[in-house]
Amino acid sequence: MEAQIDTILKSNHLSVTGGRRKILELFLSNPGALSHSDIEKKTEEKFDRVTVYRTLQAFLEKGLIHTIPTADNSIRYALCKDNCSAGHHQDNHVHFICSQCGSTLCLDETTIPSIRLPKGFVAARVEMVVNGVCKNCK
Amino acid sequence: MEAQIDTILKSNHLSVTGGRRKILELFLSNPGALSHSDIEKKTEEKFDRVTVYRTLQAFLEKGLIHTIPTADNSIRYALCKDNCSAGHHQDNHVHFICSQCGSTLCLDETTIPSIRLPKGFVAARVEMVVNGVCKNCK
DNA sequence: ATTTTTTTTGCAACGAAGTTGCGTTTATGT
DNA sequence: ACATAAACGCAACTTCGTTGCAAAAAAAAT
Repeated sequence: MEAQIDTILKSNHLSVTGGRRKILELFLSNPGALSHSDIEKKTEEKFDRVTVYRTLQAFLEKGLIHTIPTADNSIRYALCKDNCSAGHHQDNHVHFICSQCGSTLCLDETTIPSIRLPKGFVAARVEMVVNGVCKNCK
Repeated sequence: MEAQIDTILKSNHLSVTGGRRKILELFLSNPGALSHSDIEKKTEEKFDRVTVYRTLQAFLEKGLIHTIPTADNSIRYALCKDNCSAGHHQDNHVHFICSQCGSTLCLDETTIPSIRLPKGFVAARVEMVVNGVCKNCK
């Protein structure tokens, strides 16, 4: 596990530091997406707020994580299978937000159906977010 | 136009005030979605920030506008055809965010396809957001 | 049309969220 | 082990959003 984390960081051209190790570990051990405040809580405020912000930004830039659009104002970050291994950013799967437990999940097996846009529109990325009740909360 | 605005407000059980008239007018004359800061700019800060927040909240509650999920941190509000006329909230259409001009549009004719969720998951609301280049910017 | 009641507004104060600059510390490559 | 480069923590600051309250405006009632 330890070794795996360092390998992921290095292969993404990220320096290996305590904060990044810990935050990446959180993503790996968590089934769903994490918000900034989730991370602060789970690390017991061991790291400065700014460090967490900058770490997330670094992970984003390297394509390790991606953001999930939400209707409320919270940015959620998720580490998806594709991104961990390969460097390319390909996450055309559906995201699920549970209104009960609040967790955000990547439904890796549920792919986004292709849609027909009006004439003149060109799609670069399509996001699909489902709100509802998850498996565990039903 | 003036009369139309007042009618919409009244039929949604909203008091007719200067601020609400102006903000509703903005939504009607704008093709896409507006953020809070968009509104502040376009009204030239004529109204207090708090008033704008409360107006948007009131419009939301009455179903006049709805929010559009975005991956960045900005809440965008849009007034859609269905909501203006009828009171019921029905927006199962796709939203489009142009990476060029930044405008957010409701693709009213493009409906969200139904998907098959994994066992145990129950959907309450589905959102679909397309990022790309819009008709005008191509 | 005037008064009463209800709603909305602006102000001030506050709290949360996110950013920037800078000196210090830590990691990396040779 | 050392020089270089990157990341960290701190402080200060901006932006965003909320709440309470008194004044003003709109709606309802007389």
